[in-house]
Amino acid sequence: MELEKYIGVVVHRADLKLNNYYQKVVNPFDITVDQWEILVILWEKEGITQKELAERLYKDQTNIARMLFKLEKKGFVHRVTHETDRRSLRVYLTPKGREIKEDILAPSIEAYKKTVEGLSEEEVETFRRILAVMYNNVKDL
Amino acid sequence: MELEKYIGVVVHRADLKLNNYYQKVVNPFDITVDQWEILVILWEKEGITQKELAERLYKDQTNIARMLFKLEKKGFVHRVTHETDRRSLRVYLTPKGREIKEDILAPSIEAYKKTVEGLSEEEVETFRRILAVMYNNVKDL
DNA sequence: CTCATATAGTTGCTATAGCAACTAATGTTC
DNA sequence: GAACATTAGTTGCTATAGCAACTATATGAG
Repeated sequence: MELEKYIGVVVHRADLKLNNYYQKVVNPFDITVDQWEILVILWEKEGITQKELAERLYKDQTNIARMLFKLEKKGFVHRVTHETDRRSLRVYLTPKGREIKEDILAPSIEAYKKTVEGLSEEEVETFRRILAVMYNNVKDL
Repeated sequence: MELEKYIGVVVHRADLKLNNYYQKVVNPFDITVDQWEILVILWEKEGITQKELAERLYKDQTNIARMLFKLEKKGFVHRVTHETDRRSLRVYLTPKGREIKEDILAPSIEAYKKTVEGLSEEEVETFRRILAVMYNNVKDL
């Protein structure tokens, strides 16, 4: 069976290319795409714990911790021990972290538009639906 | 804008889950999914150079070299200096590398079927077409 | 032939992914 | 309340991705 027949192979290739493009979009802000994802969540709600962040982003807690460490080092976030559970850390934005929200929104939406250029809204919705089916097909295997 | 609206985010999540599942499928053969991709190409044609492999797989030559080093260490492939261009290395399968081809084919196809379960052939084709559009939209940006 | 340029591959660096093992704090059970 | 189990986070390990710098070989111009 030819390599490109395997749907996972083509999804992987597309994912890399997409990520590559998005990285260029957020490069001017001195963050990575995954760090941008964290910021998007924090712009919506601050003070959540690392565990909650990991669950919200469907990412490994280990990696969230490491990304937050880098974001903290670069001055975008700071972490505070939870008042009643000293095992937990609450994550907050710094002024610097809040500032870039508005600057990064336009390029982000622009990147989205360029990605789906030439596709109707129905096509994008169909794509999302099929992707979700495949995701659910394999998620517990 | 909500995080999941960004198509790249959901493609990335799906890619990780798919890869995760495929890794479990090839685990018994002591290879990674990306090493499996290399083997699929070699099962079809041996003796190609690392550069050709990288182009065929749309992967970085650097990483192809490192993956081949690991495949060589595990005894699946061996590399021979090109007869007329001593900069190049031709990649060949070892008997061990050829042997697993037949054993791995059934689980690979099974994995594909499980991924697209519940989807019609048309839906899968539509999905491929839309994914290709998005890929081409961003590939040169 | 010689010098400049291009090419194949390697090494080193930083990023995320995912797993196992570990620490410290919290909950639970008797 | 002491022993045990659970939980939040960290550290260490190995994998690919992608880029820059490097080596060695090959090629092209004069």
